[in-house]
Amino acid sequence: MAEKPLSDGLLRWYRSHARALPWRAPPGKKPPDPYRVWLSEIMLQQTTVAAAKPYFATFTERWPTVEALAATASEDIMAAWAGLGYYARARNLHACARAIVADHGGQFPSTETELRTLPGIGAYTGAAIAAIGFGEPATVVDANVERVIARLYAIETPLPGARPEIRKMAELLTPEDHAGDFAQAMMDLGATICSARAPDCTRCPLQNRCRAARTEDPGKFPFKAPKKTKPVRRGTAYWLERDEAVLLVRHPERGMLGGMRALPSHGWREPAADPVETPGDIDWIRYGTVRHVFTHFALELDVVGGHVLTDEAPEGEWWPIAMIEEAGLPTLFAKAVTLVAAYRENDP
DNA sequence: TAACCGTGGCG
DNA sequence: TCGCCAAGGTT
Repeated sequence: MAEKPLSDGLLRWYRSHARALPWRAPPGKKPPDPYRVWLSEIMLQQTTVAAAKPYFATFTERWPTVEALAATASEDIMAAWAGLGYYARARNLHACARAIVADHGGQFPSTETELRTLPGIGAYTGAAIAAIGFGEPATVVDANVERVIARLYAIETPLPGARPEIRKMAELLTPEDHAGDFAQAMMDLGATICSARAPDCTRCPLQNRCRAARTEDPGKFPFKAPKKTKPVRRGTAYWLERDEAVLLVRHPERGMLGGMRALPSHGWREPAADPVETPGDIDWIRYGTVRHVFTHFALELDVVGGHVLTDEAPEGEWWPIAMIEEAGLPTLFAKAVTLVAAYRENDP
């Protein structure tokens, strides 16, 4: 006798256990606004729900439509994205919004294939928007789905090598109807029950169909290739002030943190081994060191400060220190600002 | 293909 | 304290 589709039980579980999220329609309901689906999916790339939520609220308040977003200056979008990380997402967000308006009449395309031609939309996001925003039977595979499927079938091939095998199983499991709810159900299951560190199989609606659940340690799936250790880099950031309480801020277009405002700095973008000397013609204050971990290296950034007397503007803009919060600095430099503020609090 | 690209939370 | 991890995409 044929077994019932696994999706039946999962969808039933989802109808009573779906997380209520600002960008989401309740199970079984009409898909939400594709603009909101798209915006949420971009924000959620490699990002937790908790981190994305306040940004989603801010963006939808300031820019309720894709037309509004497309008409906005890039600088404003980048500043609003500050702190969320992976800043290429914000650059692509703007490019995608403009492409939707310029080439698609302001409407998101509904198919995975068309969506994937847009900036910032890859295999996962294209499928997610098609399924969740348009009800298309697209197969959505993210890290949650990978984990759930690796456990369902006790796949011992380590990631990323197991991806083709996992995708095949995901395609077989995806139902023709309610593919959007199915995808969100898989992700909710992965986020709340079949979690990475501590799966709670006793609460799982798929427990009786799961091979890993019958093993001693279901949490050991999926297997993963060993990670490389992160090198530590060192550099210096400069708090350069003029008498009018303004601070020199730069705006590099390329490289790390490209498109974001930044404090003048050097040394850390290259894998330099030695501490960097600071120029000797200014009476420097040493504020301390900021530590920050990026995706592929850790950073120790010495923060030094000095007064600039010249009227000549070095490369960059003079930003009022009282308004530094509005500069949209990425977290690395926001930490440096905090360090300087704390130093002055204690030693004014 | 593998390197590059942020950040915050959790065990 | 520290490594792992998260609704990945681009080059």
